[in-house]
Amino acid sequence: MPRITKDPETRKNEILDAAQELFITQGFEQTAVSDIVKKVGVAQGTFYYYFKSKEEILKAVLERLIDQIVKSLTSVVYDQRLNAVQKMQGFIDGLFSFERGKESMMEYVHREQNAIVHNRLAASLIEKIIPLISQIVEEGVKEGVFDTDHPLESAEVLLFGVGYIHDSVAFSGDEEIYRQKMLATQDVVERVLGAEKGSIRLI
Amino acid sequence: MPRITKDPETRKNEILDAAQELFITQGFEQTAVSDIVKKVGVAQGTFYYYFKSKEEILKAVLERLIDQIVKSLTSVVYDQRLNAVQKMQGFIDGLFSFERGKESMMEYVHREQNAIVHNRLAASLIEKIIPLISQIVEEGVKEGVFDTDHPLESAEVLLFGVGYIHDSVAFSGDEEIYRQKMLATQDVVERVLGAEKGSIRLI
Amino acid sequence: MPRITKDPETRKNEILDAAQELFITQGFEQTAVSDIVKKVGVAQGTFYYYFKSKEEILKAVLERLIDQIVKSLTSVVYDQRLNAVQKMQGFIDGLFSFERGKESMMEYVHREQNAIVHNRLAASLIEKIIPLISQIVEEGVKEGVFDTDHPLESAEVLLFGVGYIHDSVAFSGDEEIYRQKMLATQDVVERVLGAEKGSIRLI
Amino acid sequence: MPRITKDPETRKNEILDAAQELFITQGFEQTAVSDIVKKVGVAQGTFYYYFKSKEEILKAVLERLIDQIVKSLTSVVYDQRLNAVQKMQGFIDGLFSFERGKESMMEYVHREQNAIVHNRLAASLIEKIIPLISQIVEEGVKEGVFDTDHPLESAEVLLFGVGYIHDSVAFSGDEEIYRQKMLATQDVVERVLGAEKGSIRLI
DNA sequence: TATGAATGAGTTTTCATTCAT
DNA sequence: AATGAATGAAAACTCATTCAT
Repeated sequence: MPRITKDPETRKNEILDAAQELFITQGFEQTAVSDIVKKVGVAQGTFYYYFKSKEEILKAVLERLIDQIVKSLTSVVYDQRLNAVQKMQGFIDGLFSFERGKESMMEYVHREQNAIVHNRLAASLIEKIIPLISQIVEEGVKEGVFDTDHPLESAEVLLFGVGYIHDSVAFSGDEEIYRQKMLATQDVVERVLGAEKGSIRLI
Repeated sequence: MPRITKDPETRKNEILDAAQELFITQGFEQTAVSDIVKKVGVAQGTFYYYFKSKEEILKAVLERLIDQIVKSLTSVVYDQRLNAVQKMQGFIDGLFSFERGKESMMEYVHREQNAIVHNRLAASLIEKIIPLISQIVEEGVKEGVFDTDHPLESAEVLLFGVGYIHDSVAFSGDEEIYRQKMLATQDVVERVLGAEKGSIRLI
Repeated sequence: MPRITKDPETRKNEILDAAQELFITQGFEQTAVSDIVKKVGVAQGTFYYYFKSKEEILKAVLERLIDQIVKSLTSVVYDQRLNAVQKMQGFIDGLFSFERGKESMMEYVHREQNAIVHNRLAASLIEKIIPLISQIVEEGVKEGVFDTDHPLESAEVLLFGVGYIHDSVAFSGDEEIYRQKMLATQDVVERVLGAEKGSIRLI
Repeated sequence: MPRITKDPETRKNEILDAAQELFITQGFEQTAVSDIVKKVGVAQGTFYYYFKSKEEILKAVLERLIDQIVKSLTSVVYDQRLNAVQKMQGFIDGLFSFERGKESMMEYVHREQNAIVHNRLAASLIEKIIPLISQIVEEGVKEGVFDTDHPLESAEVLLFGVGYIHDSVAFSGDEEIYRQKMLATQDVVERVLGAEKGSIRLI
């Protein structure tokens, strides 16, 4: 095979991209290093030139993913032009639009949570997102559009509960069912946040 | 090694117990069949005398788990002496007391959800618990103690959202933090269900 | 399972029958002892009560098979009422009608022949049949209906060559093709034996 | 163990050679992949770097074998300088000199024939050789040196019948017996082909 | 930088055989 | 005579990782 030299950063990202896609679609254990290099079109050794181990590329993929999500969500949280309700909507939208990313995130969280080795990575993932949601909730409380004494727990329930509902319905393909679910979810979100009925629109 | 013969049912359960513990603590992929038999103290072949494959014992473990949980929870749902609020409390208690079982259940659900192969098992798992919760909610609505137009989605949010909160705090060991979390959770649950403030006690 | 006691000879034959059928349809290596006992409906241990090993039951099956075939063919060879042509016809018929038996015989011959371990069994198999054919040929020569200086080699060519043709066509299901092949074979047999054209009828 | 890197083609052939030798001497089932790699002196993984499975190397071995035999025999068939008698002699010589190859070929044919799964490989093997012989026979008929209405069946009888005789005697080590057998075989071949007595010499 | 042949420990699974009852 | 639970060696195969080029 011809030896194709590329800018190291570019090459590294190609590998990361391939790995991420495979980790998400097949799972980490089910993805062999050979799958990754085949997808990129490089030799087995090239992988190990860029990453010390398979474990390490998992970390790298996760970090990149968290960064993307957190960056995007953070921009919503600190957008001065939005009020809390709009932020919450934007946040949930962002979470959902990060579809594949989000799903994998949750996946990894659970996978690691399960391990005996207390996994710092997983924790950091949630630790970074929950506070962002929590902050929006607090803001909303100050603005008087939300009403709750437990912003943190509300955030947790929303992230996991709403996340699940979305997942369970996103792939069904039935547009009408999706609408209904989202409307029901709106109602639940409003209740959890103590927001006025009809104030939050997910659709 | 000396040959120790046991009642097949007993032996099978020993193996199931060992497998369940290992699957939960280490994960399914990380658990080798050799780990299981070592834990039980039998030969490799003995495993395959009782189970056709590693995949099959996973199914068996899951089924046993589901059965236990569903059985216990079903008894609550159909207990004539309880009203909907009491049932909901009992249900959540039951879910929480099934600590390890529940955690693993969620774990597997997510693991499978992730897989491209649409996993029947995972579906059946949730499919069995969500309706039970949903039914309690509907009952509560009829009794006038709950108020929601979306019993199903409420059930979903509660199962996953509240489940996560509990998980995240159950192992911390700090009793006070646990109390606080549970109180906050009570509030969230009441809101989702449209129940009167203070009507549900998780602690 | 209820314990069913039978006449040892009967039981042993049941096991032999099952083994023979499986060896023929699946091959020796591909047949597990557990397959055999399952087919008979007895316990694993019962097998080893009657046979020391899997190798031993192979020998037993072969011996029984050889006996059957040789006995049947021998009766043809020593039938005073038949001339050599009739015997040869009867012989080939017998060989063919022992379809499954014959096939397996050939199979085992080849399998063993292949092994480094000089296999007495295989040899004895052929050693018993070739002389019978050879004897018919010699008889025919004396009677003046066959004409060859090499009865032994004729026998060998017939056993293997004609055997193959028959095999190759017996399972095709096409009756017409089968007829044509048999007619062609008749011709070849006559030539090998130096018999008069049209004297041998395989059909 | 020191790591010895070789030209892939060379390595692959080393493995094929070892496998072929073992398959022929011990049989396919009796040969473990570990036997092959031990013989070559490489690691277990190296085997799987070159071949997807044990089944696949069997195919590769067979193909190589068929190719060798067919190529060599084909060159005889299309040699313009030879007449049909010479071709037939050359053909049988070639078949016999391919001793080990031929034996294994026959072996595999039978092994597969036995299997329930109708084996394409086995078929293709015979399918490639029978027509070559058949063609020589037809040529001989046209040339007037052979005389038969059944070239195909003659070819079949010769391939299997004569093949067997040769096998049975080739390893005996007794030169005189071998001579006698070959002379007898000559006679049989001439009869099957309807060739003039003494026209074919195998020795 | 990049290659890809080579490694070898580890995995799941099979199965002939044993043995206490 | 018969059972069937239990054994353990061996098989095929995987894959993260290494290393000479």
